Amino acid sequence: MRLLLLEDDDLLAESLAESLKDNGYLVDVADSIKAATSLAATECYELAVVDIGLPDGSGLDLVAHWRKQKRDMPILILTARDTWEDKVSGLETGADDYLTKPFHEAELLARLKALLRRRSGSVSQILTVNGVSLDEAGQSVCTESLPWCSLTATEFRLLRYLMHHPDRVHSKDHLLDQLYALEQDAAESNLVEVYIARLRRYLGKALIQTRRGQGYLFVSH
Amino acid sequence: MRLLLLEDDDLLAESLAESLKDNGYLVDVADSIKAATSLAATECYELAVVDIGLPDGSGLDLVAHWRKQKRDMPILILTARDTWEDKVSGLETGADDYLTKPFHEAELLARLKALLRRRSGSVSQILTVNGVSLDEAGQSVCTESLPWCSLTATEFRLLRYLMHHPDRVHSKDHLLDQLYALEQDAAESNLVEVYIARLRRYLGKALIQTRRGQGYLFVSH
DNA sequence: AATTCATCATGAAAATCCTCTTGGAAGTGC
DNA sequence: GCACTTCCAAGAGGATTTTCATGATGAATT
Repeated sequence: MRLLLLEDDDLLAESLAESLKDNGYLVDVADSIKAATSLAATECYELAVVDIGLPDGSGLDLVAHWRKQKRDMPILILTARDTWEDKVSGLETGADDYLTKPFHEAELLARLKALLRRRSGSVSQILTVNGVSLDEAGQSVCTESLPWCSLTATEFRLLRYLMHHPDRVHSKDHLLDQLYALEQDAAESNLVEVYIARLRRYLGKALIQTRRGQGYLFVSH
Repeated sequence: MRLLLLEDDDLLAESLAESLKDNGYLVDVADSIKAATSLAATECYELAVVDIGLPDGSGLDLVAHWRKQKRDMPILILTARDTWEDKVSGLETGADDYLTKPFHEAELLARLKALLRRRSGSVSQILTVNGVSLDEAGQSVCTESLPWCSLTATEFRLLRYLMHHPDRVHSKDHLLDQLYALEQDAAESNLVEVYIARLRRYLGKALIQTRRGQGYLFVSH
């Protein structure tokens, strides 16, 4: 689960990032609006935690900006100010939740979890690429030849990542990182090969190509 | 059926919450706009009862705010003021119904029921999915092989939620949230497993699938 | 073209972890 | 107090994940 943390207080950022990682998130930290914008331009985050008071502007502006761009990931705002007006303006800008400093990490974690949960309650999203339809809510796939097939958790994570980033070669290391956010080594393992093989068993061999020495890619046409 | 009650008069809140719970609602109580905002940010309510006069603002602002966020649960407004202007402004803000204090609990209950019925669009109180019919009024189910079977309250809540959101994987955490109001923290418990097992005993094993590590889903076909 | 070597594919066994089941304790309402 | 519901805990069972061994494939070099 990719998460963008925008927080300019180094100490706080460090500590938060640490505990978020411990809880299975893949965390990228930005310390300015500029940095956050540039990160968000290239990566696709499923969740954002944004501090309001930043050196180069207000986090609220960034939120508004993202929403204008139709980025719809859940956003949680952090702020020292605890006034009702701030809350309203934060939520009206498009943030989904609000937490005032100081707070307990446990509460942040609980709220992030809740946000993701709520998200999953919305209209079921079905991603279709090259004849393969991935049902996020039902954790299943179907193709023309395969009317319905449920996947295990790991199979689903891998396929989901590949289909969200089609036509790009992903190295085995990179895919391992996607599958196991918090684990460390995992270098000497052929897990990616094993799971690619399983996916191909469901989907056929054409959709996921091997680039020898480079990695794998999901072809979109 | 999750319901958020926003009422700052402790006594009234207590008593209302009690009778709402007796009528099958899962009630969370908030005593300020701030508290309500914070609850609503993390939980998904299917119904809200909002008092207008609150310590930190008007309930109407909160209603307007929710509607701006595209939250579409039915909202019933409570108020001591019985002027025509208030009614108009309440309904225009996005509330669905209006009740002036003092009122009889029975009337509140009746109006809530009406709101839910209107929402669901269906006059019938029987939900049928994949051969299973759930009788909301009688708290019972029937299938082809099982002409009639009454469920306990918890069994019913769980099955109702699953049948209202079929073909989606619901994590155990999420289901626990649906079964119990916020106060208790039954995180480490196997209650969901236990109740799923009971439902399967009634309905057979095919209807409720397990996604190991992910959750459960009710299949609609 | 043949050889070599690194990389990849695959089936099956092993290990791990989640889920199911069960019986009884604790709580509730009549 | 009795019947019923809800909750809890522990062991059995089973699905998923991981590892391992072996064979296949492809690129590079001779």
